[in-house]
Amino acid sequence: MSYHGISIAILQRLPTYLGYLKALPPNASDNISATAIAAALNMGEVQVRKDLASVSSAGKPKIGYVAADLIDELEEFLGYNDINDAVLVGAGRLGKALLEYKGFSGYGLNILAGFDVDESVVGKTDSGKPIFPLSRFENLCKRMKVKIGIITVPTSEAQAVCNLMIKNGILAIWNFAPTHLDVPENILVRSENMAASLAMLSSHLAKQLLIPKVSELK
Amino acid sequence: MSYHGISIAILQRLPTYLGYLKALPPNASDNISATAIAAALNMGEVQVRKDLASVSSAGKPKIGYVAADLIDELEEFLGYNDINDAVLVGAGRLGKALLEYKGFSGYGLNILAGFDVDESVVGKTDSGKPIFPLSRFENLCKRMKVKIGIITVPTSEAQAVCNLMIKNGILAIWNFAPTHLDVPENILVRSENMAASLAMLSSHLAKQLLIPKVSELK
DNA sequence: AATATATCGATATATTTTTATCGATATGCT
DNA sequence: AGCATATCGATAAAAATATATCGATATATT
Repeated sequence: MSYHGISIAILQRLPTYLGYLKALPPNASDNISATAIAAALNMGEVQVRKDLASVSSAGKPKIGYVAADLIDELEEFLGYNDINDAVLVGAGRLGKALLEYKGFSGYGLNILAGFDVDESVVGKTDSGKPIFPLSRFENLCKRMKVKIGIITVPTSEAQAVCNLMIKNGILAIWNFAPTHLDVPENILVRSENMAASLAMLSSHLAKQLLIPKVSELK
Repeated sequence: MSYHGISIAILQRLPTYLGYLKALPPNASDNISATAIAAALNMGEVQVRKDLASVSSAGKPKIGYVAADLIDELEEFLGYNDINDAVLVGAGRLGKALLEYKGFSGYGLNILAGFDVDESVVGKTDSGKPIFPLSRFENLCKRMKVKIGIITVPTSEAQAVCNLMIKNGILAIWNFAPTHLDVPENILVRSENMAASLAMLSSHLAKQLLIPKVSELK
């Protein structure tokens, strides 16, 4: 699968470059080379150059890229300039944390409101984001033509919420429930796979600490 | 990079299989085929079979695998049986949400405590997890021989916290700050890349809604 | 002005990952 | 019993991804 002609792998690395560029000190040079970026991020310089080539047309030998231009191009490409509205279902701890998080606007995401079946959490978050009863989901969703849905409900409810979202015009789903969601072809599901992350950490530890796995004993 | 001989890609898919198997109704057959798993999860059956081959030795033609055995083998392989202690630095909303989350124990993770420089958040979470001042990090970390660190501080503090963790014996870091962390070779950093997820959602939307990108106009 | 050097972009090679194919085998059916 | 079928595991082919190589070019140095 690819997006706008570039591979998922590249798309996932672009935000890293952008973050690095934006963190550069203001007194730094106007220019930045793929070599320098690669060194800072512990990557291959050819890969960085190739990745950047998919968003940028500039880049001069011996000079590198104009940092400011590269930032603009990355932000444009990643869609940080057009803000997308989103709705969130499941106002538990994680749901609330995401509702409150200020950083999303910088990534072009605006969470309009949270929803929950539990009427006791209905109201407003500390910073004023509304939490509505789930019964009002359909109305708000359609009226605001929201296209992005965030799922932060328990696994048992996730598929039902997913179906509800699709029924109301959601096209892209950010899923924090640790389960597979069944969706039609035109719907994108991006699951935040915490279990996979943990598997990696634990696997690394096992290797570092030299705990032999049953499967490796003879 | 690979873990215990299997690729990261496979390692990331294994928890999905496990989740699916555990969600199977108890009255279902004792056996499950790669074909069935693949159909349920929208994947290629050859891939499922190959992935499972890296953790399981069983599997009979026409029958498939013994579901219970497969669950055991996956859990063993993914390290869900030996519980790893972890510490978390940054007891903001996300940090607290993770501290409170009950599900991690099922993945072999036990967060002992949270730490924060802000003394006003020190105390206990609702469910009783302690939050200590950061000054006590070193002592607890070394005494308990903790090997996993979770970073939920703002980007500006992330590298410093990371360095502190490494100094105190942490070997694997789960990073929620949207920034690259510089670490020695033997340390694993797994960054939860929210920006990358958002990039994918936004990219999908742009395609679905047929908003042409500047870069695609002629 | 000539030369050296950093860096780019393009092309080529290598590696990894995914997907397809195929013979072998366990079970059910005729 | 013999045949059909679902499924496995292994091997092969294809596709995707990452890495290496190389000529071209912009600047700095002699």
